[in-house]
Amino acid sequence: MSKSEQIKAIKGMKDILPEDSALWLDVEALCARVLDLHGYRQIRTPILERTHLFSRSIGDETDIVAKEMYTFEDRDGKSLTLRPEGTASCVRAGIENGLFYNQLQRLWYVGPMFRHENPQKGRYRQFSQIGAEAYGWMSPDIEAEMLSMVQQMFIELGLEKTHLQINSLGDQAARAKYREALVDYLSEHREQLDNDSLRRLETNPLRILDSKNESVQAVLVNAPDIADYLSEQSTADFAQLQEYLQGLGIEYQLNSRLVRGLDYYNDTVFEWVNEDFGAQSTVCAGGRYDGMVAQLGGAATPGFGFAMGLDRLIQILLEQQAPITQANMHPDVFIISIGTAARQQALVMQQQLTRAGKKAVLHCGAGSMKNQFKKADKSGARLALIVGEEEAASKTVGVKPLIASDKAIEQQNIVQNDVLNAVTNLLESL
RNA sequence: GUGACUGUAGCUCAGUUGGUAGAGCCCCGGAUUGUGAUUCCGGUGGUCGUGGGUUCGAGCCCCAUCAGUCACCCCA
Repeated sequence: MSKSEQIKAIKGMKDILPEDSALWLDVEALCARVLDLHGYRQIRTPILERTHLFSRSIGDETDIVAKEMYTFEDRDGKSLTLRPEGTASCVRAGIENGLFYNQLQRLWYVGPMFRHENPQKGRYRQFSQIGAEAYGWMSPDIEAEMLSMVQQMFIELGLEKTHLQINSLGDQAARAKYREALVDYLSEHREQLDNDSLRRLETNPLRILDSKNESVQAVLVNAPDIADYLSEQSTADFAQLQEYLQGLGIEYQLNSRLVRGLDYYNDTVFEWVNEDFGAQSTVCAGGRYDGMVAQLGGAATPGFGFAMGLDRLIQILLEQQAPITQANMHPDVFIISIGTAARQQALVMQQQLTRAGKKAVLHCGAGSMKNQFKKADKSGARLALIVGEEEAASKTVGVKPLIASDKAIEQQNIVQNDVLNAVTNLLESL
């Protein structure tokens, strides 16, 4: 087959190969454990949803909905969309299954999300998020709890240099008033705005606040501050959150320019940002969305949640050589055998060892003794088990340490019935 | 959607003013007929991203296209 016919992965979608997948499993397991420790339970929702779910919750005007969704018609003419984020599905599933009816819910999810963007570092068209959502709490205690939980993940992942930024957007009325004030102010300084900001002045003025353009940033220095527009309740809740965070010893930065790109947020929003990670440095973000459940047809229920970008997270872990990336993937033993009689005995020993929880790799197929030893070495196994024709005849097995530091111990021959004990003892003593 | 840079062996890369493709690693075999990481010797493996064009002749020059990387935008 010529290269032009070769089928390749879709742009922006990548394979996670064995050398990295072990780390993915470890990271997911670590996060799942921390979530479980805080009483969060997993929810699994379909990857496909009705398009309407996202346009209503995320907002028609957002870039995600307006130009980044994978949307297509099903065979029966319904418009379906590959989910671009996880929150809308959680809310839909919660309403549909009565999870919010007089109930408090702590939920989490993990899985692939899809956005048709141009790929770059830390940004792919299919990417993975792990996230949590809490339903039914108006109070800032749930917010502090969740931020503490996220911090625990970062600590256990060994991810230094990841810092929390928080802001409050206020309720709808406050945001509308602030939006008006901001538009008024920026309209007087149009000549200093770049084209992107001028466009957003019409569509989504709050997003101008996090523009990277220097001239725009200069104008923003004297722009109205959202903190001055918050209601008494919002101000008090935000102050309470900060008090909780201080009591928890969680460092944070107030950032009044912090806005989120999805329309559904109100009051508390936050981002965890990694210092040394290029342009896409936000590794975890979220906030409060008290209107969404009602918006999607449920009884009014407050919500608070976060999403963490696993592709980014894992890339950062690898770049910063966090301890979790050094996890030992090597087998305990590698089993070498020559001839079918020996191979049969090797299969039986592998069965015994693996059923006792030892990681045992068996050489399959043809291969000389030399060839099999090379593979044993390359596998990184602690021990080699050798069953040649002589051992097969006498029902014995050679046990040989492979790692340089274990070389003091010579190869020994034992009866095959003792293999589990011998391997267990050797692995402990080496 | 926009811009810059880059596409040569499974991987990392050389390739001279345009003259028919190389190294290291990996893999396989041998030196050592049942004992690995070193050493030595040998071997497999390429439509030079793809499609056009210029030329007697293109990995190299031109155009287009696809992909990768990074940045804008967007966002986790």
